[in-house]
Amino acid sequence: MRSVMSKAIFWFRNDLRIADNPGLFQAYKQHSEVFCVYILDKPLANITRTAQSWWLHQSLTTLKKTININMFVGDAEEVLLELCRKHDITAVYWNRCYEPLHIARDTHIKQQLHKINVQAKSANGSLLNEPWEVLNKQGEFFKVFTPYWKQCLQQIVCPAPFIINDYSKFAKLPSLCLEELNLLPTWQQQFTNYWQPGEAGAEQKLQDFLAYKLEHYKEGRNYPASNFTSNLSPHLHFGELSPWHIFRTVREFQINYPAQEANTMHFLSELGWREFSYYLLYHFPKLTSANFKAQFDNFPWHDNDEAFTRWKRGKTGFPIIDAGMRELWVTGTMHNRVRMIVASFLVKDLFIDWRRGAQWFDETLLDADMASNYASWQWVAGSGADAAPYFRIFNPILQGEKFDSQGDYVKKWVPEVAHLPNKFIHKPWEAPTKPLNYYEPMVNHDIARKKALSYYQALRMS
DNA sequence: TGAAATGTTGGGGCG
DNA sequence: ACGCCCCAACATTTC
Repeated sequence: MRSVMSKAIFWFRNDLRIADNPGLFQAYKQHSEVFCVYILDKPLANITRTAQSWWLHQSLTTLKKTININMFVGDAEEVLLELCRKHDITAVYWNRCYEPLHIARDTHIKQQLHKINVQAKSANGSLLNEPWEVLNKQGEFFKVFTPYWKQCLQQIVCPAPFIINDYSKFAKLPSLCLEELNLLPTWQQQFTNYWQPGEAGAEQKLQDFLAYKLEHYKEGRNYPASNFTSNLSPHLHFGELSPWHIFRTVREFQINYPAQEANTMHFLSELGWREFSYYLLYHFPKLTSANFKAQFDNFPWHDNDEAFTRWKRGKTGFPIIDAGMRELWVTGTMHNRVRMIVASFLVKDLFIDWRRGAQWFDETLLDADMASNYASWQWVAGSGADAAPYFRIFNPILQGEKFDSQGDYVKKWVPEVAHLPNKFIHKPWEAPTKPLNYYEPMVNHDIARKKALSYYQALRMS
């Protein structure tokens, strides 16, 4: 099928980059003409009306400036089959997705393409290790992170970067313009103040991280008012840079600065948690709906819409919680430490089902990633693989005092408490004069904690 | 990647 | 000088 004059399709999905893109590179190497397509796949298009639809629009806009991308809306299978028939395509290339519905769709499309004598070639463009290639000595999948990641580090084979420097093969087709995908931002226009979607923005973030942040990473990453996290996650989600590129770059940094080993290894292990999440989703496809630990099936979740709304809107009366939820709404992200605190609060102070929290994050996070999001919620809830034990309950006041001792983070997002002395900034209800325009704490944390522990005790008995 | 409850130790005030 | 108490500081256990 390697004819000199053959035409191929490269199907862009969550790999919106040119550099180090194995599927795109193979199509480019083996064919004389390549049609890049992006399909807003109607049966799976759960991205519209979320924060990510804004990012997708921006990212595609940027990518289109470099190479021709042909836009389509519809059923991916129908779109691809029709294009193949119309334009005498010999092969379709893509990089693999790992969400259960995507796997099913792609497998099916592969079969349909074969039926009309079109090759379908998938590559790994998103993960350092394929989920099915990392198994323990019993031949089962790992359920604990540390041995999993140790094994990964041993078996990672880092390919040389795939480089394309001639874009003339990427041809145009009759197709929609980007605006016709209707990827309109649904609420905030402020994302643009915080983010630069696209490959260049991603590379910039990576370089900034190496230059200014990595040397403080292990400790600094815990403090939401400081700026020592990479903020690469939305770029990674959309595949604007490859995990190998990060891996190679960070490894090289480590060779140049051996004293930075603790920081570099810690950062790489965060990449490892991303891998582990995909891995868990692959081996436990019900991750988004079912407790990994089945005993949580009997947890008496509270179906409290009013409490849920207060949490979503940042009106709980706990400054660190409200700061996080407001940061999320405005910027499309939330500092990782604060994500753990707000998630713990939803599950263990309000007793609201972790699935509802995860769904809200799906809608509002620019980096929302089915695997990482749901694996992390189950981790916090205690129902997940290698999860935090349920009795590890975050105290929102103490966490605030520990990790935002000067209240800098809280003041930025909760101006109602900004005038209070530090002593009261994480518990304004104890201040001699309470702020007038702020909320009463919606629960008593000490009581909620005891209740959580009793629920948990009951689970263990049942 | 927790925090409360409980246990232990040792210095200092004081009769 | 001694025993007693208090309690801060740290360690361990428990959820």
